[in-house]
Parts: sequence; C-alpha cells; structure tokens
Amino acid sequence: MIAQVVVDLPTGLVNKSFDYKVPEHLESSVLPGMRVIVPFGPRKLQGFVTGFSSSSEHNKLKPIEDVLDPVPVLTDELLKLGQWLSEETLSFYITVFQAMLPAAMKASYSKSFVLTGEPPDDFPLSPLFSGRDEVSLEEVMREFPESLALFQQQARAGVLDVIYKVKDQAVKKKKKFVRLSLTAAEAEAMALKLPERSVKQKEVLLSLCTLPEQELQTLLNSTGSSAQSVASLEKKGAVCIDTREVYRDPFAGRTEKKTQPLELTELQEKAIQPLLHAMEKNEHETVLLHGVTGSGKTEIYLQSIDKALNSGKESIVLVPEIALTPQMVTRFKGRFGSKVAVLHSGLSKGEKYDEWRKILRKEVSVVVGARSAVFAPFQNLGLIIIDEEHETSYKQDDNPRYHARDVAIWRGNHHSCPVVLGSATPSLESYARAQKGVYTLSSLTKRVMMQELPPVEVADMREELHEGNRSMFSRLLMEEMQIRLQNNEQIVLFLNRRGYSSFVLCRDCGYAVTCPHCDISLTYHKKGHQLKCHYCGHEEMMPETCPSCTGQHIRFFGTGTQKVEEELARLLPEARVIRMDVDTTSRKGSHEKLLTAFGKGEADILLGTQMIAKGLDFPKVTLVGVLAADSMLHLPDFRAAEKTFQLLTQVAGRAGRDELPGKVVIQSYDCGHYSIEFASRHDFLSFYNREMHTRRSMQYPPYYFLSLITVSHPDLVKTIEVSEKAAEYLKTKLNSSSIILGPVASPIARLKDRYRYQVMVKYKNEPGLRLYIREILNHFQREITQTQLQIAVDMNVQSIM
DNA sequence: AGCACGCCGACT
DNA sequence: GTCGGCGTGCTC
Repeated sequence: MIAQVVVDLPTGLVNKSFDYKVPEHLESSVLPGMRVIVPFGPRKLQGFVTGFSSSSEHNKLKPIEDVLDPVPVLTDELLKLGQWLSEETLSFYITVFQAMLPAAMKASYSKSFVLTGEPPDDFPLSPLFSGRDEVSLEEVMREFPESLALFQQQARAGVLDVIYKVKDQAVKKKKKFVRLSLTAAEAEAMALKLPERSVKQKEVLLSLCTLPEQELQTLLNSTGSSAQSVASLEKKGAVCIDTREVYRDPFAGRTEKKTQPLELTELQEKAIQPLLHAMEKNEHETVLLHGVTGSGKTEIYLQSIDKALNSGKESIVLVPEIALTPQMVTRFKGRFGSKVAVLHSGLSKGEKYDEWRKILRKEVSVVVGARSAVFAPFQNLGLIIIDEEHETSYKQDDNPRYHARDVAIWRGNHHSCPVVLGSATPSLESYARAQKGVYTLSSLTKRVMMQELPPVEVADMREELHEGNRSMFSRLLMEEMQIRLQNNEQIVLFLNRRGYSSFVLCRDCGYAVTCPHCDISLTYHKKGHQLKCHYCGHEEMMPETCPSCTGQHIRFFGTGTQKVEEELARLLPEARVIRMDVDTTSRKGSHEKLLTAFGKGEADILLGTQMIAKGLDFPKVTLVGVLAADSMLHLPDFRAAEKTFQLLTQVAGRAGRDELPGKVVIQSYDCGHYSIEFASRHDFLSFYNREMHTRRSMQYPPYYFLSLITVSHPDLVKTIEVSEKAAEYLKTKLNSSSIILGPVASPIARLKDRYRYQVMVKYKNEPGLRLYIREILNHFQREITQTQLQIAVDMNVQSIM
C-alpha cells in the first residue's frame, strides 16, 4: 500500500504529493485526511495523506513513520475543497490544509544532538553535555553559538547523532478525577473508623459520599485538603484516581438562559420561506437576506438552524470577528445550549482546538465562528449562514487568500444545502448577483417592533469651522449630547480611525515622522509617549524636536479616541465615558467587561472605533454620533464609498433599538457625498444604483473581476524589473478587452524594508489567467525560494488599500 | 526549509 | 595540496 502525502513545506517545488510506503502495522490505521510524520530528506516532516495507490513511479519509497490522528482531520470533502481552493487562490496545498485546521495542529520542529555512545576521553564537547546525552540546537545557538561548527563536525565524525523531532502541538488537556470505589454506606463507615488525626481524609470521604465522583482539584479546594490525603485513601482502596481528557472550557461558569423561538412577524415569515423551502428540498441555493438593522435577521437564522437540527443536520454560522461578541454567542448558546461550538480569535490555541474537536467528534451540531469556521469538519451540513456578508474580514488577507463566501457556496453545493448571506447593507457583488437571479433575494424592510429607523442629521463641519467652532463636536451633536445626559440616556460616539489616525507632523517644516522600514506615518500612542508603526510594529519615542529641522513645533495631528476622550472631559465634565479601542481592549476579556459596564449604565458615553459599530444592542442608547464620517471616503480604494455607506448604516442602526426613539448625528466635511446622503436616508437601493453606475464607468467589480499581483523585494530596481516582466507577459497572453494596470508602486510602497510594486488586472473573462500567473510564479520560482523576492497573488481583490 | 554536493580562494 | 566559502538542486 502506497500513500500520497503532502508535506509541510510551503514551497512551489514540493507543492505536490509524495509517495510513501505504508508499513504493515499502520495499514489498518491510515486513512486519507490524517496527519502523518514522514522522513523527508534527512529530516522528518508532518504531512497530510491525500490518497492511496498501489504503485509508484519511484522505486525507492520510504515508509510513513507515524500516524498522528486516530480519525481523519480532513474529511474527504475538505480534501476536495482544498484541491479546489488551492487552484482557485494559487496557494500551496499545505497552506490551504493548514488554514482548514486549528493552529494547534500545526507541527513544530526541533533538532538536537545526541551522544551515540560513550564519548572519547578527549571529547571537546563534554562540558557542554555535562552528563546529559542530548542538547537541542536551540540551546547550542543560545548558549554557545561559537561551538556550532564543532557540533556539526562531531556529528559528521559519528560521535554525535542529529535527531529531528516533529512535535504535535495539539495537546489534549487532562484532568484527574477521584471516584469512590465503595458504596456511600461503606465509605461513611470507613470515615468513622479513621484515626482521629485523619481529619482531612474523613472530610474527603464524606464529600465523596454526597458526590461519588469529583474532579481532583475541585475536591481538594472544597475540602481544603492536599493531594496527600486523597493518595492515602487511594492506598486504602477507598477511592481510585484516574486521568481523563477534558475540554478546555472558555465559557466555564456561564450558563445561558434557555430562550424559546419568538413568533415571527409576517415579514420575517415571508423572508424565511425561500430558505425553508430549499432546506426541505435538499437543494443548494444562495439566499441573500437583505434586512434593515433591527429587522430580526438573527431570529430567522435561529429558526432555520432549528429546522436543520430537527432533520438531523448541522449548521455553520459565520460572524465577522469584530461582531463575535459575548452578546452574540449568548443568543446562540441560549437557543441551542451545548450543541453549539464557538470559534473565534479570543480563544487560546488550546481552546480553539477543543472546540474544533467537538465538531469533528459530532458532539455539536452548530458552530458559530469567524471566517475560518467555514471549514468546520461537519459531514452532514444542512445550512450555512454568513451574517454581515459584506464585511471585508471574510476575505483572508494572506495565503490562502480565500473568501469565506466562496467557500460557503462551494460547500453548500457539495452538501446540497442553502447558504444564507445576511446584511443590512449587502456588498454590491452579492446584491448584483441577487438581481441577476444567481442568488435568491429575500428582503426585510421593517424593524421587528415596527420602530422607525432613527432620523439622521448631518452636521456640516466646514460650516462649523466657518462659524468659529474649532472643536471636534458640532453644535448640533453637542446639544443632543447634553439632552441625553440630562435625560439619563446613553450615547454612542463612533470614531473611524482608519485613514485618520494621529500622525506626527512638524508645523515648521512639514516633516511627518514615518516608519524607517515602511512607507507609513507612525501613529502616536499616549501610553508611553511612543510612536508606533501599525504595519511592522516598529516603536520609537516621540521626538522632542523635529528630526528634520530641529524645530520645537512638532505635534501629533488627527483625532484619536484618546484625544476625543480628553475633549469630552473638558466640554462635558459630568459625563462618564467608556473608551474602547485597541489600547483599552487588548487584555483578554476587557472588551466584554467594558460593554457589560456600559450595558449596566455605568457610563453615559461609549466612545470607540470600528469595534462598536455592529452587533451592540443597548436599549438606553438614544443618540449615536459619528465624528468623522468622511474619514475613509477619500482612501484610494474603489470600495471607499461602499464601505462608508455600510459603516454609517451599521452605526446608525445602534440607536433607538428599544422603546425610546433614537437619533443619529453624522459629522462630515463632505456632507453632499452620496454615501453620506443615502446613508442618512436609510436608502440602500438608491446607493446601490448610484454606486453600480460608478463601478461600471470605472470598470471595477462587480462589472469586472479584479486580480492583483504584488511584487516585493528589498531592492527597488529588482522589484520594478520583476513586476515589469510580469506585466509584459500578461499583456502578451490576455484578451484585448482586459485591462492591465501597472506596474505601479503599491499604496504602501515600502513595507518591512521591502519595496512593493503591483500589477492589477481587470477582466471579464480570462479562463487562462490562473495558468498564466502560475507560469509567472514558476518562472521566478528559483528567485522566490533562494532570494528575497516575493510575489503575492490575490485573485479576487476586495480592497486595494 | 534544510542539507548535500560541488566548484573556486587562503591556509598548513 | 586541503579547508571551507556559499551557489544550485533535491527531498517520495
């Protein structure tokens, strides 16, 4: 039996399967989709078995060394999907497989030197081994790097062996359990017979009488005894201790109140029908659920999941990372309890691994998670839901550059089940497909309780400035805030920091402090008085004087949340403010804590960035202020208007969600812009028509496909040379109707000390494009593996910023 | 990615 | 004449 194995090396040269002999003792335990350890050259690598064959073109096959999984971690479906996805995104198989699995299952490798026998008397490395017979390469590099050559020499001489190890990081958590091996009556009798001084043993026994099986640590804590007491009891045969695998429980101590399905409104009923139909007929269909904020999309999700559950099928719910709040999780756990697994970035590696294993073992039937949850290894999928389908976070921005929506639709096809794309502000792509009939459109035009969408007023900041108001709050917003404070109602202030962060500028000479490694202005962080690069992490102290002209007038500009907070403290000193941004929410759980505090009314104003734009539902919020609505409007991105519209609509939806009527104030320097105008009128369709018009005339998606090739190298000349060759090659191959833009410098022209140039391809129909790009990659393959050259390909660009 | 193989400069 | 530099090519 011969196994085909894809090895764990993300290189073009090994992007194929290798044949290995399956040793007899493993024949019954290896299946496709399992991880194995195989010898590869002199070392050992983790790999994935993709299939079997009875013969091989190679005559000398090495055997598989070990099988890491008792059952396949990649189902047959996922193997197939991986094949498709790697072709679609031009990624390596191994990269795609790894994207499908929790990070904990990625192998880690180590190398060490081992003494082969008794070292000779004059062995020069004896002091470094000092009695041990193994020293890791890591230790050599750390403690005595100058001896590395000596180690290698001794290895060649045969005094040392070089050992390669593959470590599976997927560690299962274990806990000890204590079980009473006597009946309660016997135990009680024994407890009485124990000597006077065995107080603790007695307590332990009595505790076990009421609950005969307990987790060791819990038992020790509750009785205040030590492991010694329990060990004595074990020796006496009263209890036995065994070690068992347990799941890490990220939701420990949290019990969700069980919720019941709500009665659907007439509109919801109508909207859910096409979906339920497709589920009944076991047909694949993509339903675009366009529902205004507060229209009850979630209840539709919950009831369709319920339907899937009732017919014994599983569901995947994707939620944007940023919206994967405890509030959201609670809604699903509340309805479906322990049938739900949750996968999001807030979990530790181990926790994610455990949640994932619940899916593999069929212990859950619903998974709620961010982008990568679309790969949940369910085998009987009945429904896939993508909430806020327009969110850009569904596109992965490194390899494999996949879009969760495409993967969902592939899987929906495979399982003959519907895919639901839900949004108040669908992406233009999806809405256009719905209009063409590729997707089924299902609309919810009214809020559940029939509240009106909140009125939106736009404050013209140019005019404010004109009339002498130099503060960051318009008079309108100021007035409205004062009213809420008086009425004891709550306010959400939203500051979009993208493209608007606080950069440092010299007022004398105009010098802006940029990152020494990237073509990017540094951002000022008040904490530590430091400047940081958001791309490479470079940090430096805020300079006292201008590095360029040594002038004194170097200041930070732009409005960060910190600055807004200070301004609020000055203008509305009585207001209690909670600030949410990367600085205040970096600690685990702090995000949730702040939101809970706000929900309990411990603050009047919630001030934050993107992270407060969606999913939040606080009944006492009656005013939402958007401080700089146009800050992202002028980003050089074809989606700038779309993103602005989506964001404003989402934010506006946070107001007046309960009985109290809400109001929204949008501040802008460009209030005539159609994104702002249509968002203020809650008019998606007009925005859609207008923006589609622009896209058509500018030849952007959804009228054209957009692929981007980014070449990067530390040397500018090399970068330009390669990108030019790539563009020229494509020009000879593509249709005359396709548009090749560039090469030009990327929007971030230098990143981490590498210059970046890009070639953009706009096209309607280029069936051979992937092939041509593959050829470009092959052509430069040697330079990619051996020099600093990188060529990144994104076959379906979402954003060009 | 590693590592071996192989072909040119400064050393015993 | 040899040790060792790192350019090139392969790993089932």
